[in-house]
Amino acid sequence: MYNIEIDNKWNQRWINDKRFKFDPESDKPVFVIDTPPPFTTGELHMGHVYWVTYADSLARYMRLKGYNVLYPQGWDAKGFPTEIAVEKKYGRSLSRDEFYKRCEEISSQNIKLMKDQMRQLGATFDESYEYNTLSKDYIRKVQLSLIYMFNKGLIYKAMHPVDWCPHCVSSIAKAEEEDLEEETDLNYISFSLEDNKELIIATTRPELMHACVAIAVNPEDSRYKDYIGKDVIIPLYNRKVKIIADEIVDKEFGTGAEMICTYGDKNDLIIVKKHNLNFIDALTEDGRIKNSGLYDNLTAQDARKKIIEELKAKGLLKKVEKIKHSVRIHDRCKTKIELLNREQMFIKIKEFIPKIKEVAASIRWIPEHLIHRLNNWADSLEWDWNISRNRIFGTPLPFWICNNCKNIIPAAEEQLPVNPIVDKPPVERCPICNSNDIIPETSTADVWIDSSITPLIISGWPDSKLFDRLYPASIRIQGTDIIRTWAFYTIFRSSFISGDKPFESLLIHGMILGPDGRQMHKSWGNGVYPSELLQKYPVDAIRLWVALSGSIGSDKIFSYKDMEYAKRFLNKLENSINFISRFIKGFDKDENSIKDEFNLFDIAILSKFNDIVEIVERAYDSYDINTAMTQLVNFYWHDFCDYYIENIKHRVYNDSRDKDAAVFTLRYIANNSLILFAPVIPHIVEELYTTVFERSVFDQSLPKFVENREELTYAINGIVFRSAEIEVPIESIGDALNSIISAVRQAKTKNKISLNEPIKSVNIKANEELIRYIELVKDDIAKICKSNNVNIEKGEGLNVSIEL
RNA sequence: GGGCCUGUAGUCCAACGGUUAAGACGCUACCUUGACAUGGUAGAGAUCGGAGUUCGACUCUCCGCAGGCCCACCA
Repeated sequence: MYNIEIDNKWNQRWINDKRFKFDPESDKPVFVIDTPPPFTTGELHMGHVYWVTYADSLARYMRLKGYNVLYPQGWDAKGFPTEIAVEKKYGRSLSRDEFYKRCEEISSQNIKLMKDQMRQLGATFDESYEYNTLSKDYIRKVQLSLIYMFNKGLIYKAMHPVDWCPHCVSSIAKAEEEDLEEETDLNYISFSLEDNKELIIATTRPELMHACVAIAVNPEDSRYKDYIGKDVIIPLYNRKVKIIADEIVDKEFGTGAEMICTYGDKNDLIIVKKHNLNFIDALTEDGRIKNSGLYDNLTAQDARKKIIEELKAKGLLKKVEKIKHSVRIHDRCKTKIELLNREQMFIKIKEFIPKIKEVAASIRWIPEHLIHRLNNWADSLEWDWNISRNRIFGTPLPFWICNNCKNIIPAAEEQLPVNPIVDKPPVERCPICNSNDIIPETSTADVWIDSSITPLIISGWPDSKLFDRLYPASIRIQGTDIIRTWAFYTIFRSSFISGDKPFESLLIHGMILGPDGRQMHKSWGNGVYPSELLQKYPVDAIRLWVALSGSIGSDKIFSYKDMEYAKRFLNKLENSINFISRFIKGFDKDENSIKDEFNLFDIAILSKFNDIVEIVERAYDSYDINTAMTQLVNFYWHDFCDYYIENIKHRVYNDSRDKDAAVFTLRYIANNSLILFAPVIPHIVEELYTTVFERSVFDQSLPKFVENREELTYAINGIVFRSAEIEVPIESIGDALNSIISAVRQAKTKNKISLNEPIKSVNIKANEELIRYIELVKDDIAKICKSNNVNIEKGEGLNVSIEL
């Protein structure tokens, strides 16, 4: 009985099995798989299960097909999850070195946990090609890639408004943001005009009033037409600002007059730039008020409370309205994002958008339509890629800055990996201005800088001789959620550096949703975890569930019902193979010696199987394990088990004249079905295969199908079985035979008797075309239906009745 | 507001423009037949609506309706 020991047994053996390793010496065609390096959180989630199943199944299939498969696995050990874990455990007061060490510790522990879970899923990645974004070698390559881009003029440092996370005290990229709907107060505040009139302004951010540099109204707004160009006085601060006109202002919102601060939001930014207004730095890096003179050092939250109290006391708060709006939050720590004007490192990406789209178009997207998401995202970018992060546990940007002329000085290649904070610059004086005031660039790189070169890394860039053979990767597998990040940045960086697309195909899977149809979320309690599933289900049930979970690219609601179905199929497979093995043990006749014994039942099922082999292999070849498994499972369960096996039982139990042909057919279909099942459900298949055939299924080659259907023939491994008497397609004969048997079963069911119950007679009326074939298997029909009396006569179409 | 995707039985999920629209879960009835009751047999049950292209539309086009995702906006 298939159980967890069997899973473990094979998983153990496979870890060191040479067959599953990439062979750099081999001249077989190569197949390279670029899988996501997961953040080292320590636990797999369902998304990992999804792509691990795809990656491993395709790796196993391509090996069976004769490819030399490179299936590495990487780990994104850096990045926020690790830092947050360390912060949680040790607080925020560790020294830089200490902090880095703790991060390393946690991530390496977590890698082990995750790797074990992946191995439990049967993943046959090759550990000698493992990579880790934390390793010296990886950092060296990332830094090399940055220096390459710098030398090509893509990297610059500039003062620029950047999205900023006050919790992480770091700038972040637009791609790291999420929306959050929240309720907030819209405060109506009285500003005074020169002639003692008042102007009411609605704002959700009163704490930024000190950074107010103008009041904007819509030029079409009749209420304020006369005010444009006039001064208005900011309450509490008693500072004058101008009223300006801009069509970006929505007349309907609040009072139609908008306070322009530097920078409360992007509208402010646009207006400030357009109208060339002053800049007032309103917030510190950790989100506290600065330059206000009244509320400095308070958090924005506290300052807001105080300022509202103050305004209320002075009677300047006219109204408070609850509104719902959405704010941008940092996807990792969920902190609200501020817009700050800071000096940051950037990579030029805007000007490469057309090129990125061109490279993307040269890649085969599966499913195709998801390329729109990338294009859509690319078109929406407003700024270059801000790559600096003020974090510790990241790849150091390999640059120094001349404090005199602001020239960027890259590290020398020999000194990589480098940390400018502790290492010396490659030159003592600035090559431009000759100053010796050279300071390190202290920020680290955005994590997507690390992971956007994985296709280069796995193919051995820049040192390996194999690079040209291994790059581009054959396939990249990833989820829809990281199209705008991983896919986008990889296409940009890897193609810029290599001059070629990073991968031939890009396979994108959807998200696995909770049983309630919503995204799985810890706080919603609708999460399903692989560790739980692995206790309840055989690994292969989980893998088969993934394969049967609909076409790639669309989201899938997790369902225990579907999981149960997958599990039951494994049971069916095991039982049927056990049954078959009773007859094929020791059976060694080849197709030649029995070719005249095949009857219509055999030829019909072999013909159908030929179709299935073709469908399944074509599906696998286009990386569609969903179609492959859907077709194969249905064929195996219903056509093969429910009909064929039942139909030939009488032949194999009794030593009939044509028993050998039936046994041969059982063996042929069982053997080749197992081979086709092996990539997706390897554990149970290998267990059954080694038991029955006494060799590994992974040493077999794929079954071949007959492509030429012009003649009415059936062929097995090149030997043609020709039945001169068959003049209509064998499929329609097979269907007719099954209809007869189905009709008899139906009649027995209606009469509430067992299918095993003998009956007096079966009466078949069939048209001329069919009747001669039915005659050929009259004895079979009699035995299958348990009747000594099968009467066949001419009639219209096909009509079956029985007598009890 | 822009873009993309999806609408098939109570539910999930298939179907090169061409038989009687496949399979699963659930439901009903029957069958403890010498692989399997985690099984078998049978039954009821579906193409979102409207136009159009076509000899023929689940499939292609347009419109509408309903969901989902991405993006923009949100003072």
